[in-house]
Amino acid sequence: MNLPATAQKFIVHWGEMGARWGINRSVAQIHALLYLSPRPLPADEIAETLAIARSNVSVGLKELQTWGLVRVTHTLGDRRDHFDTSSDVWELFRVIIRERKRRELDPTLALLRECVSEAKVSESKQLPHLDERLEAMLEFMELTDAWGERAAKLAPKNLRRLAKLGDSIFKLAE
Amino acid sequence: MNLPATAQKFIVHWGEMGARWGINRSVAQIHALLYLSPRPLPADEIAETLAIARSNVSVGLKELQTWGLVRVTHTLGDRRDHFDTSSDVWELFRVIIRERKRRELDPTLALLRECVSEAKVSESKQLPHLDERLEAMLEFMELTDAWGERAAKLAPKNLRRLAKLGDSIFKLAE
DNA sequence: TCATTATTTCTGTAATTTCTGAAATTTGGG
DNA sequence: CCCAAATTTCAGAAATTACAGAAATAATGA
Repeated sequence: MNLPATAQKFIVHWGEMGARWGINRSVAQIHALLYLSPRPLPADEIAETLAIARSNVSVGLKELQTWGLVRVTHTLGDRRDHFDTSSDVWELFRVIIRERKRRELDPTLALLRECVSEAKVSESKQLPHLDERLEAMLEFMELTDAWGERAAKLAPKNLRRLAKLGDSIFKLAE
Repeated sequence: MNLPATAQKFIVHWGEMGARWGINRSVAQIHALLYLSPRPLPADEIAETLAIARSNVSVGLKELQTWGLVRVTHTLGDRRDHFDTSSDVWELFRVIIRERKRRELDPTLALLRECVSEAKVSESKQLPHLDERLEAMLEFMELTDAWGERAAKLAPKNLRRLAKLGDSIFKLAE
């Protein structure tokens, strides 16, 4: 595909942002392209459009599928797999939250719970407040986890509605 | 310093998590150590405790200072710089939000605004919905930005209170 | 079944990032 | 102002990650 300059700019930036958040640049670019595309794209078209090796696209698409961000579709008269992603940013947000929670937050919670129970019994001279600090961190992660859980359950439309309530929500805290 | 096993576990995990979020492993470990420490630590003690080169600690601490996460302090009779970080997780959260907003969200918003105004005028045959998609993304980022802004302004105590309101807030959206 | 096309896996290379130890610079006390 | 301690800078080594192209595998339909 021949990309308009605007789309190129967006895709390149998306790749850079992905890299800053621990997502491989090409993977982020593939996702950005699919997000802009009005139709599912076959892997070779992605490779050609982004000027990366076909094999890389294959790996990137697998990765995006493990995140639940990309689906395979087929069309009559074409043997090739076609790939697409949701065009709803709130849905994408939901999926990413769910997955990062599963991959990172849950293991961190498990570890923190272990650490907290260990720290309670064994006092350390070097780190006298170890248990307090770990407990504070655990509380933070548990609250984050609960928010993630709830956000992941909400329908995209409601998530958007909630986001728009911003001001009134923050007033609750003052 | 001689680290208790529990503290080691936490620091190692923190390093791995940092790496997944685009933070250098040693940098994240330094921060984790300072978080657990009851007192500011001099750089050489950090290097020794984490078994990394002194020069590396220097660079890592500089990086943490640019994030606003670490301060330098001094004590009488010791020429060395001592470093510490907030022991309040909500304060840390606030600082990180503020900084990621500044570094990543703000530039992304600027770019998206550019893209949206370009896309409005120049129609693309390949990507007929380009403008819609970019506008949806812009709206998402603007809302995220507004939440970040508000969260960064809130006092740590209020941030915690708000986090604990979780359930009742999400009910608003249904 | 066979030929063709599509996809994935694998291997080596390139690029990037991280890290160390030495050298240079800065700081503060005497 | 000089010395010693502390810190930073820097260049290269080590490790990791990303990537391309070839080879292998799988799928399709004639």
